[in-house]
Amino acid sequence: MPFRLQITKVIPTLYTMGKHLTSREQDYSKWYNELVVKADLAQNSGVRGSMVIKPYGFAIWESIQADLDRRFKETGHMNAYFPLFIPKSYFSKEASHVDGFAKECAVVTHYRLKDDPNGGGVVVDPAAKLEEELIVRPTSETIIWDTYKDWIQSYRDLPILVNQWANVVRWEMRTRLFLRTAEFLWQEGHTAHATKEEAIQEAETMLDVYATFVEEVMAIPVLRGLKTEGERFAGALETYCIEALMQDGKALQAGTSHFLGQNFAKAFDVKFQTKEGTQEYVWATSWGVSTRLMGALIMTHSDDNGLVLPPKLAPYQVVIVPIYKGQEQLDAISEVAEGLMKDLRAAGVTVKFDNRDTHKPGWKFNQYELQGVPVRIAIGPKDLEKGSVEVARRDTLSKQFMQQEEVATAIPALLEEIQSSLFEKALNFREENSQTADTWEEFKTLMKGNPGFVYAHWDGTTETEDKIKELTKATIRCIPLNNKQEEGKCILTGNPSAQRVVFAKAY
RNA sequence: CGGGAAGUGGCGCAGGUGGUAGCGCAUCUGGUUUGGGACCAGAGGGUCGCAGGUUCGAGUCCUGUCUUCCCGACCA
Repeated sequence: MPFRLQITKVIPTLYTMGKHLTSREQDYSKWYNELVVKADLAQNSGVRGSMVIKPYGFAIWESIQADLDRRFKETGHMNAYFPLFIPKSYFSKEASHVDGFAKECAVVTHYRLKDDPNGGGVVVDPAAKLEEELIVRPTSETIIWDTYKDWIQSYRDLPILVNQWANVVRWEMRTRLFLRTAEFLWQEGHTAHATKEEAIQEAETMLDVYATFVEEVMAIPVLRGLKTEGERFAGALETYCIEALMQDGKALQAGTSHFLGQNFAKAFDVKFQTKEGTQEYVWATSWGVSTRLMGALIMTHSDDNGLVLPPKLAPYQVVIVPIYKGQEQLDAISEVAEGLMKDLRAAGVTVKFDNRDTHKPGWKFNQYELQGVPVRIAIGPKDLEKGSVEVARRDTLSKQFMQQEEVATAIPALLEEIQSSLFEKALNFREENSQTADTWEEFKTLMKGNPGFVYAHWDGTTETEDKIKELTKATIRCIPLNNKQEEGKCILTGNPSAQRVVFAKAY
C-alpha cells in the first residue's frame, strides 16, 4: 500500500537551531565539527589527529561494514588479516609506492621502555633499538605481496581474492574527524590474477560494488570515473574512483579501486607457472573505503538541526517518545508502545523506546533530531483516547498523526520513502551544482568559490593539470566512465581535447 | 611542516599593571512538573594542558613542549 506522509506542520528552523549547533551558512567547517561531536559520533583524543569513535558513531560504521562485507563475500572474496607492522625493507621495493607514502609513515624504532633515571615516568630504553625499523602500515600492499609470493606457484593458485578490515596510519599534518585522521579504519581488498583482463575486470567490479553500496545504502549519488595520472594511487597503473559532492560544493572521494598491473608482482617477485609451463608475473588489484565514508554521510544529508541518517544505516530507525503525567499514564502508554515495537520489529524495523523519566519529551525530540533518527513516534494521553500516534520524519521535519493500527505497515513504507527521498535530494543538489566551463575566464571565476562539479576540456597532460591546480586550487576529480566524447579545446592551453573531465575543489 | 589563534570544573567562558580561582550550562539531593531543550531550593566538583624558570608569592611574566582550530604545502 502506498503511503505518503502529508506535511502538516514544518517546524521553523529558528525554533530548534542555534541553541547548540552553528549553522552551515555561518561556518560550514565549524558546523561539521560540532555536529560530529554533538551527535555523539566521535571526539578527539589526546593523541594528535587520532579520534575516539563513540558507540553511536561506531554503530553506523558497523552497519557500513556489515553491508559491504556481505557484498565482498557475494563477489567471491574472503577476509584475512595481515600484520600492522611492516619491515622497512619491504617498503623500498616498489619505487612509486615509496614516493607516495614515505612522507607520512610512523616508524617503530624501539621495543622497550624503562624507568626514567631522572624521575617519575618511563623513557625509551636506548639499548632496545630494533635492528630493522618497523613501519606502521599506511596500506598493506607490500606485506601482502611479500606473503602472496609464498601462496602462488601455479595458475591453479589464482585468483586470490582477499580482503582485510584493519586500521592504518598516515601521519597527516591537518586532520579532521572522520575526513582525515592519522589513524583510520578501512577495508583493503588485495587480489592476484593470472591475466591483465581479469585484474581489470576485478577493479571494475569492486568499483561497482562501492558505487552501488554508496548510492543504495548511504543514499549518496556518486560519479564513477578514472583518476588522471597525477591523482593516481602510488604504484597503480589505473585508479578507479567514486566521487561525491558535499553540500558546500566541495568534492569528496568516497572510494577507490586500483589496477596495479604487475608492479607489485615484479617488486616482490611473484610469478606463476602457466598451463603452457612458462613463468609469468601475477596481475594485481587493490581497493578500499574508509571511515571517511562517515564524513561523506554526514556532509551529504545533515542540516542545521543536526545529523540526518538514511534509514538503512541508522542505529535505530524509529524512536518512540512517551508524553505522560504520572506513572499510570506512562504504564498505559508503554503498553501501546510495546505493542507497536513488537509489530515494527516483526516488520524488520529497528526501534528504540525511550521511556527514561530523566529527560523531558522536548529534550528528547531535540536530541534525536541532533542524532538523525529517521522517524520519531510520540505517544501522549490524547493519543490514548484517539488510538493515534504522532509521527515525525527527520529529513523533512514534518509531522502527522496516524492511527496505531496503521503504524506497522505505514512505517516500513515511510522508511523506504525517506531512503529514496534522501538520495533524490542529494542527486538534485549535485545536478544543480554541476556545470560546464568553456573558457579559462569562466573557469577561473567559478573556482573562486566552491562551485561543485565543473565539466571542462583538458589537454590530458599532467603539466596542465598541475598548473590549473596551482592557479585555482581545483583538481580533476575524475574522467567519468563511459564519458561522452566531444571535441574541444583545453580551457588552459587551448590544445585539442577529446572529452570533458570533472573539476572541483576537493576534501 | 610554515603563518595565525587558543588551551582555566564535564561543556562554553571571565579572570587590566603577579597577592589563597569565578559565572552560565551540565551534574547531585528534595519538591513541583512532562504534547518541542521545565521551575524552585540546596549541594558537590578545578594541582588553571604539561615541564622548567623568574619571584617572598604565578591562571597572570619568561622558555620549552603537547593538543585543538583557521590559512597554506601533502593526502583516503
